[in-house]
Formats: sequence, C-alpha cells, structure tokens
Amino acid sequence: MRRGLDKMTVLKAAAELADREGFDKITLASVAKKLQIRLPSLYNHVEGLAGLKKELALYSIRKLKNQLAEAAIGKSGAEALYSIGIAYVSFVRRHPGLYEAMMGAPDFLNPDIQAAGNEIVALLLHVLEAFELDPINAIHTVRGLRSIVHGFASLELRKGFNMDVNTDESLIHILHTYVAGLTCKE
Amino acid sequence: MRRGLDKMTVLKAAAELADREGFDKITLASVAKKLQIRLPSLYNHVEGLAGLKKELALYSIRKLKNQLAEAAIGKSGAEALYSIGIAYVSFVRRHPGLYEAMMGAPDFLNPDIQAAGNEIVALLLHVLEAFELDPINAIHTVRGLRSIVHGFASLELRKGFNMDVNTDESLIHILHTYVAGLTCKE
DNA sequence: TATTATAACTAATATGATTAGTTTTTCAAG
DNA sequence: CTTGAAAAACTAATCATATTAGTTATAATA
Repeated sequence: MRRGLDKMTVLKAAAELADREGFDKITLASVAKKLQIRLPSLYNHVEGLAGLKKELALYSIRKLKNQLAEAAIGKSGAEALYSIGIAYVSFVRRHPGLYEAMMGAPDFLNPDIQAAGNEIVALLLHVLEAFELDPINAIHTVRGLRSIVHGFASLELRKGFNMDVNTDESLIHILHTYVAGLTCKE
Repeated sequence: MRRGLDKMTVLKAAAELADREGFDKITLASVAKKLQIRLPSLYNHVEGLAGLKKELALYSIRKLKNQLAEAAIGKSGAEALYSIGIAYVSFVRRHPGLYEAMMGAPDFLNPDIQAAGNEIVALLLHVLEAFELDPINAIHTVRGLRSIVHGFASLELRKGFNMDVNTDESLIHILHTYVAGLTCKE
C-alpha cells in the first residue's frame, strides 16, 4: 500500500492551521494545501469536512483532559482546583483554534466526546471529595467550575475583557471567590 | 425609490433561521430563500455574508443587554444579580442561534459591539456597588459573573451537562455560591 | 516477481459567495 | 401628468469549496 499520510497527520495539520489562522480557516482546501496533496485525497483519511471537524473535536477534548489530569497530580483540595482551572485556561490560550474545534462541535452527544467529557467531570468530582459535599451539590459544583473556566477562557479568547486589568489575576480571583463560597457556608 | 425589504427585515429573518435551524445554517442562500428573493439582492441590504453576521452579532448583544437591564429593574444586591443571571441564561435558551451569532463574531473589537458590551459591564458594576468592593475587585467580579453565565449557557446549549440533575437548580446554586464567596470574606 | 490493497490522482457536479451590469418600480420634482 | 433619479430587485458570469465517481500508481507481502 502506498504509505503516505495517516489520519493523525491530517488532524495535526488541521489543528496547527486552526491555532495559527483561526478555526474558521479550516477547509479541506486549506488542509490539503498545507499537506501538499489534492483536496479529494483527504477523503482517504477523514469523512469529509464534517468528519474532520468531529475528529478534531475529539482530539481536542482528549488533549485537554490529559493536561487537566496532569495539572492535578500531587495536589488536592482547593489547590488542585486552582491548578486545574489555570491549566484549562492555559490550554485555550495555547490552542485557541483547537479549542474552538471542540466547542464548535454541534453538540457533545457523540459517545467518544461524551466519554472524554465524563473523565473531566470525574476528575473534578474526585478533587471535590475533599470538600465533603453531598452528591447533588457536588454535581452543581462541577457545573460551576466548568462554567467558570470555559466561560472565562471563551470570553478572553473573543477579546471580551478590557485589557487594563490583568486577566490572570481575574481568574485567580474568580476561582478563590467561588471556592470561598463553597467552604464558608452562609 | 422601490420599497421592499429593509435591513431589519433581513436581520430578523436570519435570526429566526438561526434560532430554528442553527447558526451554521445561516447562508445568504438560505436567507434569500426564506425572504423569497434571489441571493444577490441581499447585497442591497447587507455587506455579504460577513456583513450579515456582524450585524446579527450586534442585534443580538443589544437585545441581550435590554433584557438584562429589564431583569434588574426594581431589584438590588444579590437579588439583582440572580435575576440578571437567570435572564442571561433564559435569553440563550430562547435564542440559541442568535446567541451563537454574537459569540461567533471573530472578536468583540468592533466598536458598536464593544459599546453594547460595555453597557452590560456597567450594569453589573452598578449592581455590585451594594457590595462595596474596591474598584479592581469589582472588575474581577464582573468578569466572574460574565464567565459564569456565559459558560453555563454555552455548555448547556452544547448539551454539555448530563440531564439527570436539574440545570435551573445548578444555575441558582452556582450564583449563590459565587455571591456567598463575595460576601463572607475568608 | 506478481498480486492486491491503499492512497494518491483527474474529472465532473453541486452549492454558495461575490461582482458586474441590467431592469423595474416608486417617489418626487417639474 | 410626466419624467427622471434612486433604490431594490433581477440575470449572468466567475470563483471557491465540497463531494462523488472512477482511474492510476505504489508499496507491502505472498
């Protein structure tokens, strides 16, 4: 068999293109050009543009999950939450296009994407055990943490924050405030 | 002058299409079909597809701003924050496609969009006066509130939450926790 | 060395965006 | 009324991209 590209090479090319030029610049034409092949040849590796984007979303969430898990190593409680939160935002800053590929997926109902998402949820639930929340509260809290880091990263990516005030400090402040709200009841 | 469509009619058609079919289904072709005109005729009202999306983003953020302002009427302090947060998420639920048009804008550097965004920030800062935060903390807190509501709405829209636990309760829980963190220092 | 699966290719078609240039209609000025 | 200008529709042509069908070339392996 003629050994040329494989799927991962295509995905990495698309990811780099997305991070460098923007997610909306991903077209089969632009990816093919970057790989120096003709456009239809990509169909040997991915199922069209929709397939490429779906695979890219999966690639993205798995990479994110790994980095979040790594950030939690050797930490616990509030310290672990801060580390994970910072890692999340850092991932989006380093991989803006790839992150958009993940959020740009029509929805998260794809089983593989859901599985990776569940691992992130499980990681957060595990860290939250130190807070001894009842199960329902723990779910609410995971949703809160995810909303905070995704919302923050997403708004920052869109240049939604005026740049006069340092954004790193904002992230820390927000996480501290939320965690304070978890611990000091009333 | 021949009186036919105007820009607002085009925008409303596109908004309805986005909310009903999804933001990605907005094309000049689909909008023209809905309006029963030929595609190139749209160029009399908007500057191509990019222009339409930019106008739609502006239309969206202004509408959102109005509904947030309305939600704050007659309320203050924490109660006002909850009301605004719920109104934000409610807007996204009622106008998923329009909200995506707003977040899908390449960035918020457009002056008109920034102006509308600043009004939302000003509204939140005004409500936060009751908390007597120092100015920098107030900025961080506004960013926190925006991150929470945008992140929550965005994840919910993408079906990012398992549906076993009620999402309305999650939103209340998150806002309560964050506000608790603001008030009970340490 | 011959076979075969794979991965590239060319060619053709469809949809959508855009531009250029034309026609039609309505309002308002004469 | 008539007529002329402006606005808003149109047709036609071009370009880019995605997709499908069918073909060719190559490399692993039998």
